[in-house]
Amino acid sequence: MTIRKVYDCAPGCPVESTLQIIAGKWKSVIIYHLIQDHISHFGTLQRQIPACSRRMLALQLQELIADQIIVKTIDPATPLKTTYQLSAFGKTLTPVIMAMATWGSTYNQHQTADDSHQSKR
Amino acid sequence: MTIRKVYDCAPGCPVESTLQIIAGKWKSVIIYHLIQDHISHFGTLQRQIPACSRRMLALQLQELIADQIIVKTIDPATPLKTTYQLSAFGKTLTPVIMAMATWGSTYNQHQTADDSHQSKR
DNA sequence: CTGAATCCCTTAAGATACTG
DNA sequence: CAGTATCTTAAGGGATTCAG
Repeated sequence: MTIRKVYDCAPGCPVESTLQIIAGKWKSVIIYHLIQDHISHFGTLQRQIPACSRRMLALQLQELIADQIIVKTIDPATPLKTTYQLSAFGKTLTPVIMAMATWGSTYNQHQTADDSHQSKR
Repeated sequence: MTIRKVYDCAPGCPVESTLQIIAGKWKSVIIYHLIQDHISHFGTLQRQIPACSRRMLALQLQELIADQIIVKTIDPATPLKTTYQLSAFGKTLTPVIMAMATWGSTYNQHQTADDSHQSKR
């Protein structure tokens, strides 16, 4: 278990504080899916975020759990089944993630609308 | 100039689209400061984000300019003076960044309030 | 199915030195 | 002041294998 690296930033900067929590490569995406599904499983998340490897998904979940954003419940049935859901604290991130989601979807429309001069990507 | 790496994600996910733009290690912080100051300079940003090296700052600015978020203006005086400001498109990110900022500041208060059981960090 | 551990290559990013 | 170039080290992250 590696010690968490830190944005050793200007002490007060609130944006950096938020980044501290959600800056992981897939964290905000994971949170986004948990906001929508309320409860989910490892395999479900993997299917929803195919570009994130199993290893990465596990690591990101670990950190989110350590930060109290996500709660993990183990159902020791066979085959093993676990559930993930946002904690009450994690749910306070909803406005942040949803702001990202709304911006992203209008951005997507904008991109497909006038990709005439947006050759890249 | 390296080609930009891409979140080759599920095609539609809006959060991943947003990350595509603001996921750089310091990008959202830079945008945040530009939202507040409206116009700024290289050295000013460096002083505001001391944990970000000069090289990193330059790289992040490059990408933000390439993504049309930021506009750079060069004033060829001596000594050289450049200005950075958000583009109209960049300003559309304001809700996202400000959501992060507000979450971060309440998080900061929460942290300092009950750091009794939050020994780490 | 849900992970943790190892191996190993790729990328990120600090330090330093140099240009306009 | 505002960057760029190079070099080196540390961290990120995929593939595979093992465990509960």
